[in-house]
Amino acid sequence: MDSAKEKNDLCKDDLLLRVGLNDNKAGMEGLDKEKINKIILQATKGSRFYGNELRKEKQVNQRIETMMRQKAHITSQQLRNAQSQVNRVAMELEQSRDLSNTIVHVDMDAFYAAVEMRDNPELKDRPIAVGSMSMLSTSNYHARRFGVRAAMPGFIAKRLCPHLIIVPPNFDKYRAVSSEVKEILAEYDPDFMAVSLDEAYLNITKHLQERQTWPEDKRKYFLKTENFLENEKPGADVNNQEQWSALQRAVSPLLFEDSPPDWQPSGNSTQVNCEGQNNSPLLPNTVVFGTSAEEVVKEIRFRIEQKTTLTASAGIAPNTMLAKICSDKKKPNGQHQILPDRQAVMDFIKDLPIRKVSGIGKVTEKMLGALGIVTCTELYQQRALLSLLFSETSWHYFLHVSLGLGSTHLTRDGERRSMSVERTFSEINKAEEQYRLCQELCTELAEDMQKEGLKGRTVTVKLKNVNFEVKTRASTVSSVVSTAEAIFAVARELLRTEIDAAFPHPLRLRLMGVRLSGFSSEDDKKHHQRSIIGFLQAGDPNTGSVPEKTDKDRLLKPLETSQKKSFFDKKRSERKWTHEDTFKCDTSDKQSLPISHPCQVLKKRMRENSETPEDSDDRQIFTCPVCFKKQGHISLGAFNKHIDACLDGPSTSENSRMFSYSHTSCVEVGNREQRSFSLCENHNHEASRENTEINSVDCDDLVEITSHPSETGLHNLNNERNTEECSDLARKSLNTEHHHPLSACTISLGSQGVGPLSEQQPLQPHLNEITKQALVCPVCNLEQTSSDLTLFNGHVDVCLNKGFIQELRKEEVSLAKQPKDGTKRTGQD
DNA sequence: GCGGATCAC
DNA sequence: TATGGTGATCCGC
Repeated sequence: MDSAKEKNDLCKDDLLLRVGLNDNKAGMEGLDKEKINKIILQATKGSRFYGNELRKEKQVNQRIETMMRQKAHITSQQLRNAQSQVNRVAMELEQSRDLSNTIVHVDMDAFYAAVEMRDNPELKDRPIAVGSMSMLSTSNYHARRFGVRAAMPGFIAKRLCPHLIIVPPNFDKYRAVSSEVKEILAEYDPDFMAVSLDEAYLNITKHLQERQTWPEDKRKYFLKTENFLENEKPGADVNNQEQWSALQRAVSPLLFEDSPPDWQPSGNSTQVNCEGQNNSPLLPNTVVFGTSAEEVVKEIRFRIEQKTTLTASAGIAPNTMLAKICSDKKKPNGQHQILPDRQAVMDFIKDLPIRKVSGIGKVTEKMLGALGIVTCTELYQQRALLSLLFSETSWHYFLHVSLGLGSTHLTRDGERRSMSVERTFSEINKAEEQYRLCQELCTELAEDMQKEGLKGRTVTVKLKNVNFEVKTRASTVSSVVSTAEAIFAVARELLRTEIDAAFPHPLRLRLMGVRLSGFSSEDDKKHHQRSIIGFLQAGDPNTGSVPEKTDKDRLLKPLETSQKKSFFDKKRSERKWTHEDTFKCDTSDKQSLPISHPCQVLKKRMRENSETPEDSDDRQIFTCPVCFKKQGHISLGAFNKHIDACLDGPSTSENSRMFSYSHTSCVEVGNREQRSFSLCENHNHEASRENTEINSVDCDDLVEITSHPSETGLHNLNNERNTEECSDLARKSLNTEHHHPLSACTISLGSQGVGPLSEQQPLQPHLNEITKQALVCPVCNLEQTSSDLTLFNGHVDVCLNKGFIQELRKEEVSLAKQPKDGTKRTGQD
């Protein structure tokens, strides 16, 4: 499917363009924007849904008012202080900019609709949508001319486009096609990250390297024409541009009559050669792709189309955020690249509407809009203001966006954190039926949970009344549950409370849902970790967890902790890390670290422990997170000692040397920092006028930045702000101190110490491969009679809580040691 | 930990 | 007639 954002925005350029094109062409089909909005409004006005939309809108407006009031209180001094603080962060971000990865975002065009059209030629030239009268998942481009989009109810779509054909979804089929596509993607990046059935990110950096040495043969593909050309018949020879174009049209006939694919191996290209003008004359019907990123992506899209008869769009960029936006740019059936060059990135970002960025939705757009921010340039210009009006997480995120920064690595799907079932229905207001429904949902949920071998402690009931108002009620129980009965026992009481509270009125429901979270599966590890560490530290075991990543979060990582002036961070900034790194070692945050990171290594081992027997040696090559030197084949304990020593010792000059080795250009930047560092300073000397313009303010701003961290701004602020804001700010600032990256890492390291243990003695129920083995509790060392892993796991849990830790090997204990800078963690983390 | 909100697909 | 389901995160309590 195309960008979900299109769902909500009827007025996308894309649509306008299409309507325009259409009008120029024939002037008979499609609707203009005004007409579309009118019809939609008419269809929705007066409905309960609409009423709720109005209510929500009011709420957002209130939020905006509050924000504007806050803004009115900000003094210019505060703003200046904020400016220098933010600039400092921006500077660090700029230093850590990493352009060395090539990230690709692949997005199948109108996926579900395209599959349906492919499999049913009758639909080919008609406007169709996949979904139901209540809700559409996607529509083809034909239908989009009429304003028919994903997330629109079918009955409204029908009003927009009376001839619309609504096809019920066939997810099994989409899954099958999706896995065909994924097979191709995996060849370019075995660790590619699927976002959904029709969307994926690839990091093709490595592939590109290897590809440089590939002979042409390895980049050559045969055109499969028979599938597509039964009607057209251009013959076997596609050796000239004209025929190639014809072929292309034939190959991509389904979707986009009005927008020819930009993908055409052009005769001029030295990379792609379909005319046989290269040294080695090509056979007819073959095509050779070049070695550049662009060529790789053309090849990917070519192969997808050959294999599935479906087209994909793609974006190529140095990070995921940009790649995603790129893939939208030439949609459908096109691709766009942002070259790995700072100036290229900034040029791309310059006029980009913030709404295009993944993570900035309708509400954020509106709030920022109220501040006069529509484009990324404006987002950057208002960075100081934003830092005063938004949370640290948010303004950091905004800053990333406005600098064109994003994740340069792909994170594996983390462990699942919740599972839920919900259903919409026509009004149910009888308590009895509501309980029965609740029970059914619990049963379904239990089945799903058991399929994945999960158990959870928190049960959440979700209720939506006929006015579309949503309520959630949660309860956390002391021990994990997974059976229908156990879940229902909790959910029933939550529901009962709501029914009772409404009495004597009935609950008039249109939706009910049940969710289970607080898992014991992957979370088990955490739980165990925390248990162990809790004992060792006699601290709050809950502080071991680290906030999870969102889209926003993922972009934030490099700097997220940089404001926290801990010992570790000083080390860190000395080193000037240049890639996405973080000490979030949350077990569910795999791959958020460079592979050489100890946490990652250990996690990897834990994941693979049942598949790689040769890996069972406790010894491993680790890279110290402080000095960043590789520690060859040592035990975890020894490794930890090394880290301790490193943390205690003075910073070594090696740190900077390593840095300069990996990123010379950043050293330059670092030197500049000594006097003043300007973001507008171009790496190539020919600054474009636009760029100078954008950043002209900043040049001045940044001059005042010194190497001294400026919390002074914060203090000043606190003096001047009203009490509410004061305490808020103070708390934020305190929290940053508490959230000590090293402590987080230490915890996870400690927890990972369980890793090797579990190689022999599984802690995790999902390690099914070893179900048949006798289970020996790693805590009490006693063999357990039951082979049920869940029961076994429960036993381990109990054991841990009994405090049977003396059996833990020294290594694990030492790994779980407290950080040495005396940072304390609080329950507030 | 809870509940509401936001976001993505 | 009629406006989804699932999962995740953030923020303020």
